[in-house]
Amino acid sequence: MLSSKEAGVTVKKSENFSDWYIQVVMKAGLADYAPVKGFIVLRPYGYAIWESIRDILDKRFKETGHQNGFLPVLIPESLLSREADHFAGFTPEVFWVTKAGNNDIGERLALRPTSETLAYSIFSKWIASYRDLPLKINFWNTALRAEIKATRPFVRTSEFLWQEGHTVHATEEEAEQEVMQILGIYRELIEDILAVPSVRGYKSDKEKFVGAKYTTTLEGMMADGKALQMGTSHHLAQNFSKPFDIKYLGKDTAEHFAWQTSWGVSWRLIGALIMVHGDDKGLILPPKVAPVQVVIVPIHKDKDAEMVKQKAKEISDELKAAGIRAHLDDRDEYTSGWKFNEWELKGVPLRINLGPRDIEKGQVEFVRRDNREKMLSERGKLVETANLLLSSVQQALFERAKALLLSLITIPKDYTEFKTTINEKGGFVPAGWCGNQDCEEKIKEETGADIRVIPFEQDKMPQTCILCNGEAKKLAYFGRAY
RNA sequence: GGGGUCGUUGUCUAGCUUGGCAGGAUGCCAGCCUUGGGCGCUGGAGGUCGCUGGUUCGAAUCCGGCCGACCCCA
Repeated sequence: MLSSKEAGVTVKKSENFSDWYIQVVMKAGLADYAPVKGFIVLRPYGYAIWESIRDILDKRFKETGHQNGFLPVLIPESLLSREADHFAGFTPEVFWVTKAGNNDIGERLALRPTSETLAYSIFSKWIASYRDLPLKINFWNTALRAEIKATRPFVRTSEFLWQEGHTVHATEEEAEQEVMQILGIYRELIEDILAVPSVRGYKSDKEKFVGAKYTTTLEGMMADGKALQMGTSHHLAQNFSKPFDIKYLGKDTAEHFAWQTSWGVSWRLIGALIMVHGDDKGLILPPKVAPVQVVIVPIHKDKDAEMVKQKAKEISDELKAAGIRAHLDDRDEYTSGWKFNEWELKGVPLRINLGPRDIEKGQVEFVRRDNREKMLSERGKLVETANLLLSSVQQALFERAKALLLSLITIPKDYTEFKTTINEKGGFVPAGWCGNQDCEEKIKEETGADIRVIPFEQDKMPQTCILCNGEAKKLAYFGRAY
């Protein structure tokens, strides 16, 4: 009895967040550890969530004129180091290939930490005229960045699934529009699909993508008060087009260096889903990304078994025909009680408990995962009710996450309060900042918090810098982060 | 960057102090039993004790190195 409960999550989210997170990842069947530090194996259920995310984004990218391509995983050192800042930024976490079999390779080959340098060395060959622009390509692949110390499934791993988009434009205006268009697509994904609210804005120069002119970001807030960067979109200006010689001949018959962007989201988003929405029973998936949206659990005694299963199958078929991702759990080896727990652990947003008395009364019992409330529907209104409840769960999850985010934004009176907030409560702490990197670094040293985002909305800017009391140039959201 | 805890069958663990047949629970498999919140009974299979080197007649146990996981502190 006791240890069958160990199939479920044995710690409370509010009491041991870290352990809770690992248990959800493992027990819900999302991922497992790989033999090498910092690497994980994605299991089918976890990969199905990634596929949901990927399919939604891929569609949007294509609708907005992007095409998919594929790049190799090895990048010669000479290419990776061509843009000096970029190389310096990534070099501590680059894995190097130095041998083929037993023979040394002449030039070290990096396992891609990101593909700017490789992609742009090729782009320069493809672009000759303004007629070749814009070039808008996306890559679905993995990136490798060695995580020496803290690792955490999905959130901090040495290899991660992601997409990286790379675009080339004739003008800076066009490139900047691209940066914002992509940020908009990410916002739709993260808020409307994943139901995770975010604060959008710029990274500080210290935190921006190395090599970018500026980085825009969507920052989320996890239930333990730590921030999570959920997506970034960079304006590269001509910082790469110059070293990589991406030039085009304009209508004016003169040569110009092109303007570029790059952007990406990774499987970190799965980590965000878990940390934001999950509860003591396990995962809770927003209906729009859930691989299974409605699970049907038949409940029967021996004599009713075939009849109940038949009715359950009809319900499942009817939901599927209506475009709902339904799953009929007709396994005989588990009791219905077992199944209730398992599907709750896996975060399926809606469950139908179907037993003889429901069939007799011509009703369907729905159970919402988010608040575990039960609701009876007429059998004839099956699809209608399912759709209604799915959208209600989607909405409720976003509202709950938004309330969480707002509850974790604390405006400090002074630096003392800033420090106690960071230490005791966490969350975002909005504060005035003089724009000086020394202040930013000192705050990081003293509190562990850095500038997560300088929001686009700057209307409530304080007068003075929270640390040095000099004139504030920016309103910045500070926080500790994953 | 600094410190700490831990690794025994798929999972959780006892055994380690004081070296001497690796034990339990759960899961798994077979059969029976049935399912409205982690059913029950009977039988069975499952182990290079993280890896590696050393000490010893003998190592899960003692010592060294390595690998991996988790936690805390700047």
